[in-house]
Amino acid sequence: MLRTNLDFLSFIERFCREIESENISLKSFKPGYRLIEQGDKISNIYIIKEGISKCFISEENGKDFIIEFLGKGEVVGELEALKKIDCLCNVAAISEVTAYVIPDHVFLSLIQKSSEFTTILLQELSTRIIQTSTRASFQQLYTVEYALLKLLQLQANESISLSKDDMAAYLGISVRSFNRSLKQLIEKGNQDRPEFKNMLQTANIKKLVDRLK
Amino acid sequence: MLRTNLDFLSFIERFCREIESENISLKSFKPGYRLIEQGDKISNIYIIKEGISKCFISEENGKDFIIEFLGKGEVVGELEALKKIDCLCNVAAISEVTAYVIPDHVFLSLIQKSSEFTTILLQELSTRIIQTSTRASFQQLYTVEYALLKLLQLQANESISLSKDDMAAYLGISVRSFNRSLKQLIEKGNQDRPEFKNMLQTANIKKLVDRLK
DNA sequence: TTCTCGCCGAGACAAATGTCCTTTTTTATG
DNA sequence: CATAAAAAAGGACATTTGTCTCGGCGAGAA
Repeated sequence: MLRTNLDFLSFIERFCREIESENISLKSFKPGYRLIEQGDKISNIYIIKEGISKCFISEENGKDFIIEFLGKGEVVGELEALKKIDCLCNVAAISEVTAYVIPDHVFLSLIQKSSEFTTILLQELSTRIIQTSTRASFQQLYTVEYALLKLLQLQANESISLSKDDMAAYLGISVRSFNRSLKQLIEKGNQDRPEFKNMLQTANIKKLVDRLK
Repeated sequence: MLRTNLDFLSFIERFCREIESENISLKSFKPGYRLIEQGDKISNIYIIKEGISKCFISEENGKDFIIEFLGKGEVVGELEALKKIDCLCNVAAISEVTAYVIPDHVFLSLIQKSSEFTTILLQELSTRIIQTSTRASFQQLYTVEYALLKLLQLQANESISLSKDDMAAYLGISVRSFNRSLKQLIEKGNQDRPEFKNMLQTANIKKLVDRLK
């Protein structure tokens, strides 16, 4: 859910040290700032060095769907560079974010020149397909309650905690539904539903739930 | 929705002609046959030469979710080869399917040796991410009715017609809901809802709807 | 022709979800 | 500390969706 790719990051950091010029820069963004706006044309790709951002689609009916949360080493804008298309998602910083800004021609030439880089990129794209497909299936076919439980576990594992709005947008539901499901989950945890109780007893998840009240 | 990739197909056909040996074979599969079973280990990738198949995840609660329909030039098993993992989807032939069967080591060495091939593969993976993400967002945030309408349009464009079961599995809903939504759509088409009427008047879509009664 | 089996569609009901609006809580400010 | 303003939570209702079930219809066998 919070994707990271340390291979990518270390490759790029090495590359930057070697080839100083090449107009690669490191920029910082305040929480909430939109690195990328859906529909824009861009000519850079970004690789996150620090912080967490969210990648989300805004539909015409006014609703947002969060595709993924991006952490260290995740790349953004590469699909647009590869396929020469306008941005299909928004990307916004959640925490303070610093990222390498790389002109797309540098990115594309890296693919040509470095098979190591290409390998890392192929791995990254594969991972995305797997995660996106798996999640789409899970969220379509299971109840919100299960999806929410899974989302809490993921956050506990990654030691992050998202806002309610973001969680609802990730689950593709309204905040109202989110609140309802959360309440039900807590009730079931206090009763003796084994599936729920065990998971909700975990210290990390308890903390998360407490914060949400 | 029905993905195809003619670049991929023509590359592979050329490659087969050049390097006869290499134990690449061409196999045929009857409708319904499962080329790939979720959870299996495989050591081949498949490239579809003819016919249509469906790629779907079977969840533990017994429900299926169709990730995509695959036509000419689509590749299957490449994620498993790239990431050395067990199969994450089932793939089943819908019509009679013929496909090139390529040992994964041949596939992997092609990536090393041919930058043309790698480019095609990068394009393919990018397309998948885009389509999967876009669809997940759309299906989560719009009503089933809209998703169904879109699905009918897609089928009309591609000149294919799917079974009700498959359409429901693609939309991630029960057949009961599918029937209900279809009925409502038809009613709205007969009344004067401009958004629906116009689309449902298209000859191709009419045919599809008629077939579904 | 008639009977049976199996499939498909739809009714009835329960559960889940969204929307709208009121109530409660939090935050900011004098 | 008091009060107003803003944000979050939750109730009520309508709509959507899933499950279970029954009844109709057609294909095939006697």
